[in-house]
Amino acid sequence: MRKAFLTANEVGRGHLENQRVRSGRVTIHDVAAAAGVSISTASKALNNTGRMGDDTRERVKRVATEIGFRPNALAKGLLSNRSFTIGLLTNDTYGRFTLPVMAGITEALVDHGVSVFLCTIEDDPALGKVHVDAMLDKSVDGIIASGKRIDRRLPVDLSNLPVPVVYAFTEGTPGSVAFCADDFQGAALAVEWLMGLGRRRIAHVTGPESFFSVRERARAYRSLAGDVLPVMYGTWSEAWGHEAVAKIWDAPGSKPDGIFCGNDQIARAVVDALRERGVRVPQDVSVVGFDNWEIVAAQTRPPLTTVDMNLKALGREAGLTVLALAEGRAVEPGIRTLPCELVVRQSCGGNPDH
Amino acid sequence: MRKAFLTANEVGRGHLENQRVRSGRVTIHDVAAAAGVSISTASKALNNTGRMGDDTRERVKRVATEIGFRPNALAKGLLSNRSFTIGLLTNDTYGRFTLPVMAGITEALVDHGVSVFLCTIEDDPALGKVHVDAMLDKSVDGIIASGKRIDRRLPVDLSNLPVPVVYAFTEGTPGSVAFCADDFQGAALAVEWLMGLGRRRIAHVTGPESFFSVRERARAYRSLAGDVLPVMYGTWSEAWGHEAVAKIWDAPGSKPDGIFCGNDQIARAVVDALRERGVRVPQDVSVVGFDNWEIVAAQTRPPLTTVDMNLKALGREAGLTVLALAEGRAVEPGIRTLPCELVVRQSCGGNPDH
DNA sequence: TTGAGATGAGAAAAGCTTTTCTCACGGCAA
DNA sequence: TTGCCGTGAGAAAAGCTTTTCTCATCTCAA
Repeated sequence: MRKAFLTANEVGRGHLENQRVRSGRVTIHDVAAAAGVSISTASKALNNTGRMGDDTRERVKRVATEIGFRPNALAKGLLSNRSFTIGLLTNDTYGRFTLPVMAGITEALVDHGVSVFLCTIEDDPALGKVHVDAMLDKSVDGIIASGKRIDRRLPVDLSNLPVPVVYAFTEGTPGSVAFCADDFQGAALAVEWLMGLGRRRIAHVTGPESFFSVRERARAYRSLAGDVLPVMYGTWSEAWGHEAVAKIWDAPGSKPDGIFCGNDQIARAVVDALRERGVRVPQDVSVVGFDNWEIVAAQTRPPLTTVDMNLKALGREAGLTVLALAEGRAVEPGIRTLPCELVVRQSCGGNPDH
Repeated sequence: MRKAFLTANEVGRGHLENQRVRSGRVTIHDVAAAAGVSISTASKALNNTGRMGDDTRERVKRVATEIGFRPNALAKGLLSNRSFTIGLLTNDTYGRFTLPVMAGITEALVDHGVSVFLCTIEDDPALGKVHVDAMLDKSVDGIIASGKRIDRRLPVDLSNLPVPVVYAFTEGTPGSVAFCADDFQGAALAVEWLMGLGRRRIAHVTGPESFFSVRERARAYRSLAGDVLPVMYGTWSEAWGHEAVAKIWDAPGSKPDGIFCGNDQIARAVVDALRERGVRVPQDVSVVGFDNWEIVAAQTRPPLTTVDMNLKALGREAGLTVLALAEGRAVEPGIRTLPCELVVRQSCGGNPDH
């Protein structure tokens, strides 16, 4: 007869009956007993500290491996005030920006045995506080704050926390450490690429001017392409991409031969709109996007050449920095910009193998 | 003169000098001292256990609040074998499925003081083991395994862990608890909606037949729409959506008046392809997608009517279940399917306010 | 042979909380 | 007055690991 219910013991607990019964977990007591030494000797052997005979050390290590001992991080953390845990706080519910950042953080820290709490707060200060408090209770070694844009704060006060805080892709408090992508350099990369392909009449269709990133990218655009065409500010939607193309092509006068878009969604719509008008991409017009959002950039026909902000690298840096702070190492405060890079696909023509 | 470097103390540590110096943290010792009682009395007062005068209890509580005492979760966990921490393991790097699941889990568990480790393993068994070990070291109360499809296992063995495991949107081991969306019901919802709008010649353009979800959806489609048109299996790409439309419309014979697509990407491409051919959506053909991937469904012109798998609710259930198991409560094993729902936008016509 | 120094290993405390056990005291009944 | 019981509160242990201090033993030199 099949049992109808199961408990945690049946669902997951392994069969460690031959070891400790009390908590089902192998502790350093068991190692010490099995190796015939004291607890302190066992500890020292495993941590390569203290003084003892090589044979003793080796024996303890071997025994520990054999019975599958893994030190309890809670006990270790209680003693050392290090939990090997950090928190990633974000208000980016889509994960568009946070997920690459998270991947970078994890990649950098997993080797150090650090795990990451992901806390998504949707612009809700109360929820933010709940999450921060929960993390502090758990003695996180540090917090990385992340968001959707670099000129907005998270709706939660992180300024007087008992743990270090690092900001990634969101605005930090004065005197803090913050990481962001170099919008100016990234935009310059895009415009230079277009110009390198011989494009001279380059338009810039982008998002709302209220975004710092938008202004930086526009500044780079203007400094390279000049003031031939006005920057077209709009929203971050495909609808705006279509609208912008209509505006340009429905107006009299000569048309652009290159369009630098503020993000990939706009770029995708621009490409679609051009195709619908019979304008060929990339033969007649080259289009560059921004973000390298795989799901948009790669699915566009033709696939988008676009600027990648290297968010994963950004996450990696942020992770290593918060770790350094947690370990008491000194870190220079301020905003660090990381360079973007161009991902060449087929929406510009030229050599796609670049 | 501005200082060039800062350490953790300056970055984040608050000013608690007036309280404990040793670890910078307010402990129950401080509460006891400030309230003039012993540690045990303080503990009992705060946890509403033990016996004592009401005045004592109130005083301790008030003092605790005043000096900002928060119990150390590490110490608590060491004692109770509960860390108020769970791990979410996934191989879905895009976060397409994991992020909504994660949101549901967090939403359900934050009230219980539980925080969630997010561990993304990219089909790398070694990395998976590293993450699982790291989580076990930290005494997670349970693990939720999640993925990209319900008929594939994560590349890591979770069958003999000392903590409960629950599967969400990925295949579980026999005898485990798993949650997934009801593909049959969801597909039926879509086809019925099309038929309710008077569509009779309904095509089904979907992903690879190797997916269980694809077969289930196709089964529902056939059971309702009959065998009028063959199911068109392909890939999960926009390219396939375009190709499928070309196949259908370039072939002789009468055309469909409704298309049920296996996911939103295919649906988007189908809508685009139809528009390019001058076929009007929704006037001539109604199109339904699957997934309700906001970024695709809402940006399609017209926005997609699509099936939502309720992944957030699924995450919520998974979270509550793993919590129940962690607390030793009995849970019925097996696969639980959660109903999908239809999100009506404009790609079908009919009443968008439904 | 005895004392010093080196070497290996164990005892104990600390880190923070909860829980069980014990104790002191006041009141009440015999 | 004595004994019992209930009440309120504290002492101590447990949970697991690391670190410091102490101790025992052995070797070698005087």
